Amino acid sequence: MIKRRKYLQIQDYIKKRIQTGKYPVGTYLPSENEICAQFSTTRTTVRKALDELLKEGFIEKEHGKGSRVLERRKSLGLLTVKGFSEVTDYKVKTVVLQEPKIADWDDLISFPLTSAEKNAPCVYFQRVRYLEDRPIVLEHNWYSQNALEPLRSKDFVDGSFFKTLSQDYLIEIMGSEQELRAEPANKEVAKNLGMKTGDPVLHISVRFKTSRPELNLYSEIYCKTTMVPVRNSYFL
Amino acid sequence: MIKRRKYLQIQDYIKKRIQTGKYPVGTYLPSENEICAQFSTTRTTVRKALDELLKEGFIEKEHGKGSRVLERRKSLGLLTVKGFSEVTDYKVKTVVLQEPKIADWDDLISFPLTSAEKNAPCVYFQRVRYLEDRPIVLEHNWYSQNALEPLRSKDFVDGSFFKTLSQDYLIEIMGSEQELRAEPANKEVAKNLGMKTGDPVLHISVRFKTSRPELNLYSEIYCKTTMVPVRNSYFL
DNA sequence: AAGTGGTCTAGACCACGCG
DNA sequence: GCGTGGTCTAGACCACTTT
Repeated sequence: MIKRRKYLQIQDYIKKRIQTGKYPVGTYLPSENEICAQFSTTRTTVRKALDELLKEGFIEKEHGKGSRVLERRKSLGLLTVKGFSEVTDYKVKTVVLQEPKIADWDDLISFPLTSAEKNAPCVYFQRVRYLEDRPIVLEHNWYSQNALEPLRSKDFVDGSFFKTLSQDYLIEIMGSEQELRAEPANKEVAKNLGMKTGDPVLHISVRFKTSRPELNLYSEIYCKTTMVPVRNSYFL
Repeated sequence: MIKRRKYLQIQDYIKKRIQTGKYPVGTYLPSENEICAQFSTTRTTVRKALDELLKEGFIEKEHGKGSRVLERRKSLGLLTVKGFSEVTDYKVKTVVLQEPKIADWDDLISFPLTSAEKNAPCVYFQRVRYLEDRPIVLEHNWYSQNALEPLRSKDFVDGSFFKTLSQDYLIEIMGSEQELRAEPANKEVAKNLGMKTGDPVLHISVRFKTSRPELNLYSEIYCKTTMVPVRNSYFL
């Protein structure tokens, strides 16, 4: 049996207060000694809790002044792999232009396919994602039909393909390779994203590897970055 | 004046022994109590040193067993331009347009600065990187002069700023946040990269966090992606 | 049982920021 | 001068792994 660690109690308590605005952004937390008194503990334990919050990006520490609550990052989370938790206040909508259906592999895919993939039909679907009712992202997605049946988009858990894989099929995203380009928008992209042909668009090619070796997901993504940038973070 | 912190001495000592193979990969470090004895200190201090090495990916800890030296540092998923980081025959060249010098913080930087950074002067340097004698990348780089002296670019290990930090200063990159945009090239970018004004260019804003909490590196990078894409991979 | 790392106590002194 | 966070000491007990 693992006894509840005191530093985790403190850490969770403070995190909750930050998330609910009881410690507002930009203000200072109570001093370490005050927290010690509140939880009847010593500074070692309090500092352990604060160090974790520091690592997680909730606070910054200022020597001689205190621990200040930081603003949480908003994110599109496009380039992120499992493990990244995005915090966004934006209104998001997804429109499926093409339901998952069996199709041929497309030359549009930037990554070389394995021989097993080439010799099997693929499942293709296409979506446009909106932020505040404006189209931002056009996605083309492919995966090998050998590895997974065509899913129906209305069965997507929370509208997310990855969540569906994880919860309904126990398949996890294990990693990704990406290629990024700034390109002039072609006619199709411009139409779907409400841009002019030739406007700069961010083109992201991705191969996602999953916990099933035979299942890769290929995406060709076009992103309008004039309103919001695409964000991406990695931390040890 | 800052006295040399004992946990940093221990941390650097062990890191050097790992880097030089004196603590071989896969073996266990001396136990915490042994290190305590060796440095005449207490476990709190030793554990602080080991926790840093853990965060930096040099070791893993196994409860009840010991601290084991890891094979290689975990992947960071940093964005790299195809060709610059690969072992290929591409001819790479870096031209320093502006040697590291003390300057003011620039509004160009996309990320909010910490209060400590705002109140200190910064070091700025600018480079253009070439592939096969064609300019591909224009880089603006900043870091707080409080955290690190201005380095001379001719002292860079293999022409790499990060390698220099690791080998000469034992500072490791701990993570990054990035913002990506496809933009029309402005006059300055177009001139430096041999493009036309208005051509799409990939604009990458990065904040690198290092193992020294007071040292962040800020880069604003403009990348011509018509010849080669920018690549990025991440694996668990 | 012995050794390891994980958590915690109860102090101490130092460096920094501010009035 | 005082309160803040940063470092450090000298212990203690616990949970986990191995012998």
